[in-house]
Amino acid sequence: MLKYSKQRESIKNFLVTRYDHPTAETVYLNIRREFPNISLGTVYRNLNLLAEIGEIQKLSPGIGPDRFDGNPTPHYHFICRHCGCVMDLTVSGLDHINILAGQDFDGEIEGHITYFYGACPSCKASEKCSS
Amino acid sequence: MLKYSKQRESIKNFLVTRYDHPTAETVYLNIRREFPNISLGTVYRNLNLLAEIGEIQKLSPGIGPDRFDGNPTPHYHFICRHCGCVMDLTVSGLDHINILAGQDFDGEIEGHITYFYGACPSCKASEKCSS
DNA sequence: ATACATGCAAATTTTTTGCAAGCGC
DNA sequence: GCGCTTGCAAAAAATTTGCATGTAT
Repeated sequence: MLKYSKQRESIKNFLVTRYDHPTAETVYLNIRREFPNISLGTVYRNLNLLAEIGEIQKLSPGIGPDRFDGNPTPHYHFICRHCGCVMDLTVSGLDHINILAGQDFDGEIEGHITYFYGACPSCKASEKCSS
Repeated sequence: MLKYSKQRESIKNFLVTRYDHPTAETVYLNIRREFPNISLGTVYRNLNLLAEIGEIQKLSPGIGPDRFDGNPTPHYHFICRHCGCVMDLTVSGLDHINILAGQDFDGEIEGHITYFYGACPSCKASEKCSS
């Protein structure tokens, strides 16, 4: 059975306050302010555990390390190929994506993660300046 | 400028014959049959290069290492949470996904990768047996 | 001849794990 | 007290990089 841990609670609480999808390292650095002795291993263990029980989302954007999202609700993400930032993306009209996918698939689809790639607003802007 | 290399050609050719989205390690092991002295570093360099120029796709399913897809055409993937296998998934009606995403986003969307997660047919079958 | 590509090995980066001690229930 | 959790350190896994040499153009 799952037992309460203040470290895990703190990690969860930290994540829901952040909208930039921090890496495990960033979580570690921040939680350390409250728990100076917490270890990176514990952070990883709890992040993976929270993702498994569905309280957070683990993102693997392919650029840099994995990231974690305190919002477990299905939604979309944008990954900037230039600076590697990860942002939420509101895409209307895609809620039917699961239903569509299940139609001709013999397995069992539990969920999906969509990453959009490109240049984020600020990288797009600085490109213009340099050209 | 890009120069021809028989190693790179072989890697590309190998990838287009495989539909299981092999890892860099698997590519390495197979290319070694033709080029016994090829190094894993060269395989990684060429896989990344081919992905950058758009001849292949790099996939980061979040379970296990990155995988590579010899088919650069946009399409969907299914990742089995049980065995980690990666399969192509035909989902009709999702071609409008880029247009939708671009509508309220100030950056520049170049493409997207969607991963569906769940139990693959064979893992789904063996679950039934053990219960 | 020049510049890109390779092989090799070492280094980095990212993540996981073993274990003794601590803590929630 | 039992069993999950932690901190610490070491290890493992995955990927990148430096450099001398090789090769395409």
